Amino acid sequence: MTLIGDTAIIAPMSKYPFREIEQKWQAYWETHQSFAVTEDENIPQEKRVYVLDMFPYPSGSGLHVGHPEGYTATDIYCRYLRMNGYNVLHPMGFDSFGLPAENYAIQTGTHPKITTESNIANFRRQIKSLGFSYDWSREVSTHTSDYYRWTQWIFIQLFNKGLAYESNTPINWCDHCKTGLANEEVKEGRCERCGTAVVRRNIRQWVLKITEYADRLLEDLEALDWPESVKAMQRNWIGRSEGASVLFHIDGMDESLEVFTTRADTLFGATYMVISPEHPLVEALTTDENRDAVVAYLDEVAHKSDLERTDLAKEKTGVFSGSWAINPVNGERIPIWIADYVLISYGTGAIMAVPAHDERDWEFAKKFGLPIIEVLKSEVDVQEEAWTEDGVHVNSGFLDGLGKDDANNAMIAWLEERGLGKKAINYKLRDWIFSRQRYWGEPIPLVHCPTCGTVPVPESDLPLLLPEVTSYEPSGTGESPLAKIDSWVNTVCPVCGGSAKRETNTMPQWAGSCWYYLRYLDPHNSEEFVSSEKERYWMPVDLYVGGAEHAVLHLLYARFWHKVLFDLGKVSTSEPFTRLVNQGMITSYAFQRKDKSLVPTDMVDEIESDRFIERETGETLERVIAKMSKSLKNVINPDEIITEYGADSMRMYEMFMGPLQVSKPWSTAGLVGVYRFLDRTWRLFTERTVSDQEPSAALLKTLHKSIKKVSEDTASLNFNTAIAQMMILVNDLYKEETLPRQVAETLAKLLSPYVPHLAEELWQQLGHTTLLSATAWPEWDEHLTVDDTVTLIFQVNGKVRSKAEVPMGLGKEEALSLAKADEKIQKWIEGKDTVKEIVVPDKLVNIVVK
RNA sequence: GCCGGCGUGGUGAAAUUGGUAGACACGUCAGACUCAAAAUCUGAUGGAUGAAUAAUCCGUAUCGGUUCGAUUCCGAUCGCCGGUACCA
Repeated sequence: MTLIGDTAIIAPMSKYPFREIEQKWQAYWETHQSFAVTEDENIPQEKRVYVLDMFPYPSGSGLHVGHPEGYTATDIYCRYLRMNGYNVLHPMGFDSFGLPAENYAIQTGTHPKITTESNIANFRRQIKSLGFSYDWSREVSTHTSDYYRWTQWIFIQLFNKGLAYESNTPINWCDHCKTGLANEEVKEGRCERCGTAVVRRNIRQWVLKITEYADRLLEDLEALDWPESVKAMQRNWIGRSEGASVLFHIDGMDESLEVFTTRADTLFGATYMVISPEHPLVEALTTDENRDAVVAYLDEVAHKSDLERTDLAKEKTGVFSGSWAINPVNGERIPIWIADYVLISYGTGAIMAVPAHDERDWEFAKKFGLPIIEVLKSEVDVQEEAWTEDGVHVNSGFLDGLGKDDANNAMIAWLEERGLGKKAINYKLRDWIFSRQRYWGEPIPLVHCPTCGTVPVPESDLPLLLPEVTSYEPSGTGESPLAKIDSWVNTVCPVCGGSAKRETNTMPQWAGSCWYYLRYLDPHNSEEFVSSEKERYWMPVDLYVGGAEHAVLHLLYARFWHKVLFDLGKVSTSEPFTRLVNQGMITSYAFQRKDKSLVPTDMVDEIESDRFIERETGETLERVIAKMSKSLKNVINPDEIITEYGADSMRMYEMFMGPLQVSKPWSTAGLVGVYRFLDRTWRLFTERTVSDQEPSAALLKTLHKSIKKVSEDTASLNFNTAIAQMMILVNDLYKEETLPRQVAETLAKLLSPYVPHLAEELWQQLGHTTLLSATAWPEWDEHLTVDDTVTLIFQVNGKVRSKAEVPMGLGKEEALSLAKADEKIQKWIEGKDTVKEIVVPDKLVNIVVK
C-alpha cells in the first residue's frame, strides 16, 4: 500500500484487544479513584513528590500530539515513583480565560463560558483517554469564580503592597486584538498571538512592579535545575547591566540631563547627546528657532509603528533641539539632538554619544556631520568606521594609557568625587503591563472613588463576578466591554460609601497561570487560597514539564508572583519550580519543491520507498521536517491514533521517538513498530504457557539487566532507551519455549508505567486481584547484571584487529599474552618493535608498534 | 550581531570519568507459513573493493590539535533550530 506522506492511518490487523482493555481499566481507575492522593503525614518529607504539567489552554481544536508528550513523560515518572513508595501529587487543570473563546463569542454571540466549558469537556475526555494517573479531584479551571476569586485576592495583596500602579505611558497596542500587550507578548514588533504589528498608544494601564524583583529573579536562577537555555533567556530578558549614571548640565539653563552608560570611560569621546522623542525635557530643550523642525520630527516619529521604528535601523533620523550640554569631564559644549534611535523605555531615555566607538552613534554622527573623536587606540580610522573593540585610552586626559576596566573605575571615581555621576545598574526588564481591555478575564477588583482614590474591593466581597454583557465587542478606545455596563460600573466606595466607579479592565491570561500550581494543593478551600499546612506538605514543585514557549512569559511571571507571596509569608519557598524540563516539539514531515515551497501532504505520492512526487506536476519532492500545520495537512490528531492503535501505543511511541527534550518528527510507521511490540507482548502472555520453572541463566541475566536499565532510565527520564531494553527482553522471551512466571510478572511491572492498561490486564491474567499500579517496583540483583565473559578487543596502533571472548576480570598479564598469542595480532606486529602496551581490563589490549 | 542548543546509516535514534560506532525500532532484502496475499515468525542489512559469513580501506558536518586510542576533550570553519536586538 502507498503510504501517503506517511500520515495515512493503516488499520492494524489486531490480535491485541486494546480498545476493551483500555476502556476497562480507565473505568476501573475512575470508579476507584485509584490516583487520588492525600497529605499522609506518615510519609517522610523526602518521599513526597510534586510532579506538574503545564496545564493547557482548552482550544476549540482539541488536544494536539504535543500535549500527550509531556503528559506521558510525567505520568510514567509518577507511576514509577508511586511503585517505589512515593506519595505523588500529580494534578491537571485548564488555563481557561483567553482571547480565542472571546473572539468566537464576538463572531457567533455564544458566551465564552459555554465555548470554554465545552472545550474543557473535550480536553478532559481526550486527556482521560490516554490513561494518565491524575488526581482528578484536584482539577481547577482558571475561569471559574471559585478560582478567580483567589486570583483577585492575590492581585489585592500586590496592590496593597504597592506593587500595582496606574500608568499612562505609551504601551504596545494590538489593533487586531484591541488590547494593550505586555512587552513579553511582543515578538519582533508584532503581537505574539495574531502577528499584527503593534503600535504605541497612550492608554491608562495597570502595571505590576516586576522590576522591583529584577535582582532576585536574576540571582535565584542560579540554584534552579532548569535548562540552560531557559535560564539564559530569562537572564537576557531581565538584562541587567552595570554602568554609571552621569549628569550633563545644560548650557544656560538650570537643568541637567541624566544618562546611563556602560562606558563612562569613553566620556572624553562624547561629542553630542541624544534624547528620545518622548523624553520629558524635549519641550524645555527646544529653542524657538528649532521649534518647527522639532515639532515636524515628533509628528513623523509619532506616526511610525514600533516595527517601523526598529526595522528602519539602517537609516538614522533626528533633529537638533537647539540646546547644548556641557561635557562634565572637559567642559566642552556639545549639542543635544532628538532622535528615535534612543528609546524612552530604556535607561533614562537619554544618552551621551561616543561616535568613534559605537556603531549607532557613528552612523548618526556621519549623517548629521557631528565630530568623531577617537578615545580608544583603534586599529581603524574612526572617521571611516567605528572601532568597537577594546583599546588603550587616548585623548582622554587622566585616563590615557589605561585599559577599559581601570579607566572605567577611574572615571566613575572621578565623577563621584564631583557629584557628577555614580555607579548605576540598569535593567532591560520593564514593569508588567497587566490590564487588558477585553471581556473574558478576571475583573480587576478595584474601585475608583472621587474622595478616597483607588481602593480595593473588600476581600469578603470576592469574587468580583464577571458580569453578563450584551456585546463582547471591544470598544477599541481602550475601554473593555465592561465599561458599557452602567449598572456594574457604578457602585459605592467600600471605604466612604459614596458613589464610585469600578475598574473595567480585566487581567491578562497569564494571571491565572501564575499560581495554579498552588491551588492544586488545596482546590476546594473556601477560606484561603491554599492552607499553609498543605502548601508546606508539597511545595516546591519537584518536576515541572512543559513547552519552551513559556520560557520567559509564564515562568517569569509565576516566579514573580511566587516571590511576592513568599515575602508576604503566604508560601514557604522563594522559588516555585525546582526542576524544569522542556519537552521537544513534535514536528511532522513536509514535502518541498526545488524552489523551497511546501506542498500539502495530501497532494503528494510516494512512488517508491523514500521517493516523493507532487501528484499534479510529477515534480520530485524532498522530504523535510516542518511544524505541523493545517495548511500542510500534516497535523496528527490524537483521537484518531488512539482509535486505531490505542492509548498505550500512542504513549509508548511518543516516548520511544527519541529523548524527551529534543524535537522529533512524527512518523506513523514508527508508531506501528511500537504497536507491533505491544501486540507481540500480548501474544507472549496469551499464547504461551506460564510456567513455574526457574528461568534459564541467560534469561535471568537479561531480566536483571532489564530491571536495572528500565529503573535507571525511567528515573532519569530516558524513556526511549528504557523501552529499547524492554524490547530486548521480549525478543529474548520469544526464543524460549515457555514463559516463566517470575519473568512474566517482572515484565508486567516494568511495562506498567509506560503502557498501564496493557500491563494491568496482563497482571490480572496472571491471576492477581490487586492493582499492578499499586504493586512494588521490582529490584535487581547486581551480580546477575554482570556477564561472566566479555569480548576483549585486541588493537594494534589503536585499530581493532582481533577480539576474543574471555572470562570477566581477567588479569592484565593474561590479557596481554592472549593478545600476543592471537594469530591476527601476530601478523600485525610481526617484525616490528613494540613501543608500548596498554591493557584496559575487561575492555581492550592495545599494542603500539613501529 | 549577540545568547543558548544541535549536526552520527536510507529513516527515528543508541553509545560520554576518552576504549568494539550504529543498541532498539522503521524501511529494505531473503527464507518459513499460505493455493495466494496480508498478518506472523526467523535471518541479513553503515559505505567501498570482493564470490565471500575471508581480507583491506573509508566512515559520527568540515579542517586541524591533544592522545596508544576521539562521536566523546581543545581550536577554527560551515550549516540548522530556538531566543533576542538601535538596550547606550
